[in-house]
Amino acid sequence: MHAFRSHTCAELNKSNVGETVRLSGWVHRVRDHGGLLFIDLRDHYGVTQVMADPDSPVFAEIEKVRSEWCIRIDGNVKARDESLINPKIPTGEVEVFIRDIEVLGAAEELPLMVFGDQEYPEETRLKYRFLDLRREVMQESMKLRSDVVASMRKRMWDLDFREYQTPIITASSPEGARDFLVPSRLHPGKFYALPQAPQQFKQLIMVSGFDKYFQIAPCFRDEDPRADRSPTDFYQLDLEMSFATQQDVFDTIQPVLQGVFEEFGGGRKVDAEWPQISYKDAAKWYGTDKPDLRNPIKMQDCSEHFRGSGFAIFAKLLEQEGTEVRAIPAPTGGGRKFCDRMNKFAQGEGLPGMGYIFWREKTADAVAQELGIKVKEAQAKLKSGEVEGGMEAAGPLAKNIGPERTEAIRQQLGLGVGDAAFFLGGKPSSFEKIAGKARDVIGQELNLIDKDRFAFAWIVDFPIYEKDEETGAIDFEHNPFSMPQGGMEALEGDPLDVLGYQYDLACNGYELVSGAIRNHKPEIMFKAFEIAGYGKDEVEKRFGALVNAFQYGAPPHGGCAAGIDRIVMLLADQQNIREVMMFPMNQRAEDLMMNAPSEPQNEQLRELSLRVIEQE
RNA sequence: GCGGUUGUAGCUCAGAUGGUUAGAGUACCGGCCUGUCACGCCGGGGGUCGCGGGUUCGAGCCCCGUCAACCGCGCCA
Repeated sequence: MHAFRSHTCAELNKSNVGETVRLSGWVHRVRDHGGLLFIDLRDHYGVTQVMADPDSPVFAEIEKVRSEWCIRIDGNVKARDESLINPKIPTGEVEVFIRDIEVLGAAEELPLMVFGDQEYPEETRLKYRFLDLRREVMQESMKLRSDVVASMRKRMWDLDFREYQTPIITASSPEGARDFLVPSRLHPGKFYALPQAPQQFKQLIMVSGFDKYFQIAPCFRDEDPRADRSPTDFYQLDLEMSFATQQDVFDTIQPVLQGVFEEFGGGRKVDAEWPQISYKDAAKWYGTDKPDLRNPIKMQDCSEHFRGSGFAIFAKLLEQEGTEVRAIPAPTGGGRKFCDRMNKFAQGEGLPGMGYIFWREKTADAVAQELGIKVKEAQAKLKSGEVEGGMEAAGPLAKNIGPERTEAIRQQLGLGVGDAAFFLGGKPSSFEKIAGKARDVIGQELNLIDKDRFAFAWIVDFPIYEKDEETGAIDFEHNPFSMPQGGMEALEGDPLDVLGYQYDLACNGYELVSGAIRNHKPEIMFKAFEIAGYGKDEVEKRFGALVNAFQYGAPPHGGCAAGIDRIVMLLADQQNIREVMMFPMNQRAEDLMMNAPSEPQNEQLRELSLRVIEQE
C-alpha cells in the first residue's frame, strides 16, 4: 500500500464498503463521545468521516488528536445505516473504522480556525496565510484562479497567440508608476528595475516579427495599495499583435474575456454587447473612466436651467469660465430622508453639498396654500377628486429656481413622481470624481444595480496629454507609447485636443483591461515627447531600445493587458484583491508571514556598494 | 503624507450615562458520554482593555499624544 493514502478524502462511497483503505489529511473536526469518536478527515478534495471505538487497537492514540493535526489512518470502509447518512458530503454514505493511525504533523493551538466561516482580522490571516488558505473559500478561490489562468492560456493559443517569457530583472520602464529597483553588484551604483509591465519587450517582440504574443505576466509597481490593487506585484494577461487596428484588438480580447466570464461566472449574466464610450462621455455621464454600467444612472449637463436662476450659488458659479452644473438623476429616490443622506455623503467626501429636487404627489398642505383654504378642506377636496393633486417638486433647489425651470429639468431628465435628482456645480474636474462615487452610492442604495451581471464597456479616445493644474505643464496622460489619432498632423495643434488610440475596458466599476495601438514611428514619437518636454536625448536615453528598434522596419502594432487578479476577484465575487492572491502583501506593502521587507545584512549591502541613510 | 473606521482572553465579540472582583461564545486543559456530523453535559486555566500621558476619590469608558490594522484621498491602470 502507498505510504500515505490509497484514496483521497473525497473518493470513498458505497462501492468501497469492505475495503481496507489508507487516508491522509487534516483533522477538520473531532466529535468525541467517550466510547465512540468521530473525526472529519479533510484533504484538498473533500471530507471523509473516520471513526473508532474501544475495539480499535489505537483508540487511545486517536483520542489525543486535535483540530488541524495532519494524520494518516488505515481502516475499513463501512456502510452507514440509512438513518446515519450525511447528505452534505459526497462520502456521506460511508465511514472508515480506524485500525491504525500515524500523526504526520501535530498542531499547536490555532490562531484561526479552518473549520467554519468565522471571520478573522486580515493581519492574522496574512500572518498565518498557510492556515487561512486551508479554508474552503480560499481553496475554492485559488482553484478558480488557477482554472481561469489555464482557460485564458488555452483561449489565447486557440487564437494562434504564443506565450513568450520576458525578463524580470530589467531596465526601468516608464509606465508612470514608481519602479522597484534592484541594485547591481557587478555595477556599483547602477540599478536594474522590475518591469511595471512587459510593455517595451512585447513591442520589441512585434518588431522581431512574432506577430501574436501573449504572456501571463507578473507586473511590479511600487504603488500605494487599494482594495483592488496589490501594492507590489500582480498579474496581467498581456497581449500584443502586429498589423492590428484598435477594433482588431477589441475583437480579439472580447471573446477571450467574455468566454472566461461565461465559463466561471457561475451563471451570472455576461453582456455580449460591449459599447464603446469616449473618455469624455464617460467622465460626463458616469464621472469615471471605469463606469459600472449595471447602474442605469446617466448624469447630464443641466447648466442652462441654472444660469441666471434664483439659485445664487449655481448662478454665480456659472459665470466663471469652464464651470457646469451636472445632474445625477435618481429614479425612485424621491424622499427627503434619502436626499439628505446623499447630501451628507457628498459633504463627507469633501464637497460643500449636493443640492436636490424630488417629485411627489401634491400634499394637502400645498393645495391648501395654493387655494387659500384649510388643510382639512384641501384633504377632502383631494380625496373627492374635486381638486387634482398632480405632481409637486420639493427640495430647496426647486423653490429657488421656480416651477418653470424645475419642470424643464424634470423633463430633460425624464423623471416623475417618486424620483429625485442631485446637482453638483463647479469645474467638472473638481466634482466629477465625487459625482461618480455619488452615482455609485445612489445606484446601490436605490437597488438599481443587478448584482448578477457583468457589464462591460470599452472606454476609448483617451487624451494623450494632460495639463498639470498647478504648473500648467503638459505631460502624458497615460504611458507615452500610444499612437495619436491623426498621427503627426494632430500633434501640430493643441496638445490637449490630441486623442490617442488608447483604451480601457471597464467592468462593473473596475478597470479590467488597458491597451493601445502603439506609436511605432520614431518621428512621431520624438514629436510626441517633445510636446511633453522631453528632448531627443532624453527619449533616446530612456526608451533607447524602442526608438532604435523602430528605425529598422517596425510593424504597426497594438495590444492590451487584462488584470488577472481583478478578473478573478470579480468572478469570485470578492471586493478585495487579496482574497484571490495566495500570499499578498498587507496595506503597508509588508509580508507579515515572510517578514518582508527586512533589513539586509551589512555584508549584502557592502557587496552592493550601498549604504542606508537614516530617515529623520 | 492626509482623512475615516477599528483596537477588550489564542480567536469572534459584549461591556448605557465613569463606580465593587472586566463577561459570553469558541478554542485550549481536565472529567463524563457508543451514532455524532457546528455532538452534548460538568469543571478549569487564560486579560498590561494596543501603548504612553492626563482629568478624577475612581478610567475599558472622558481628554491629549502615539502605534497598528483596514477603507479612502493623494499616487497609480
